[in-house]
Amino acid sequence: MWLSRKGDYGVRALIDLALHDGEGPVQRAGIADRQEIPESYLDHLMALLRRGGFVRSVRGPGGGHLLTRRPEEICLLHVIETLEGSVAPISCVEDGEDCTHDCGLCAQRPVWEEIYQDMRRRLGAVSIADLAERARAQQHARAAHYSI
Amino acid sequence: MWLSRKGDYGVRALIDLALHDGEGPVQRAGIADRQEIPESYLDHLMALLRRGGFVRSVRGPGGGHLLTRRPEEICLLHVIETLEGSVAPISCVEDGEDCTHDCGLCAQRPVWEEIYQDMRRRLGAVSIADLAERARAQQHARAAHYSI
DNA sequence: AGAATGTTGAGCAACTTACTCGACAATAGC
DNA sequence: GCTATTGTCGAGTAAGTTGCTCAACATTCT
Repeated sequence: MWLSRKGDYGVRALIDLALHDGEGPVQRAGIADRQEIPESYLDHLMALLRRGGFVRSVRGPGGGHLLTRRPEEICLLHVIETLEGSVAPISCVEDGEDCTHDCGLCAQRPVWEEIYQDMRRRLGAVSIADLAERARAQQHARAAHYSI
Repeated sequence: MWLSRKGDYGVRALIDLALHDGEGPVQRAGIADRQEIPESYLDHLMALLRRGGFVRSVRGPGGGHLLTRRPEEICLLHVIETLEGSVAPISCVEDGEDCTHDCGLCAQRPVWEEIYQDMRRRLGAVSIADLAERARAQQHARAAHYSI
């Protein structure tokens, strides 16, 4: 279980913003509440996301957070790398770097490299819009369930 | 970088045993030396591998460690799961379990599930024999390099 | 009996995670 | 200009994890 709270919560926050896209700034308390994220912890994640260029913020009355790009343009790979750092299983598979020093890991390297490329491909093929769509469908299913 | 020393070192130890398959018990000091693993730490990893059923040990003069199965029969997925525990990115993708409680992670779950299945497929397709072969080729390449 | 091997529990230092707290900054409205 | 309403951020904390080490012990062969 290596996806940390950081990664999970950060993506949830962006999904929440995507669900409210076009509605003006979304307050941090609202995000925290809906996504079940401790507010003070969320603050630090929002700082990462802001520095990563995914969100921008407005302080003061009527303030909150907004996406800087359309949800379709925000790829999950970049988000996860911003929040978690590299998802490479081992460091020597990053940037297809040619490692010049032999070590005991070399025999395993091709396996981890393929796994890393698979992950990048999968994460790169998903946008925050896709996830927001799924979250929306999930909400509708939940609502339908309660109204029967 | 989520493959820990445990995973890496444990696989190296098995590769070392595969390289010496058929030569009688391999001593812990030899494995530690060749694979650049601290001996006392290796002891704990060998305990995991023994409990996982991959190796058996002989104490006393002439003692050491041996594989319990042919290298071809030892699949990397099982080894890694023994050493690292599950490699699932998130717990709710394990055993294809149907999660009944909605949470903020659900929207992301299909992505992580595919990634997990990719990993299992890749790791399951590789045996310790494959890795030993690669390690052997690496050794030959190294020897050839020095003899020019 | 002694040397040569492996085994294991406990402990340690350093590091990481998942937060919290409180002070501060920016902004709108009156 | 003051107040309320928002966000920001550095420092700190508790708990947990990682990567080991140490020492005592157990087994086995000569």
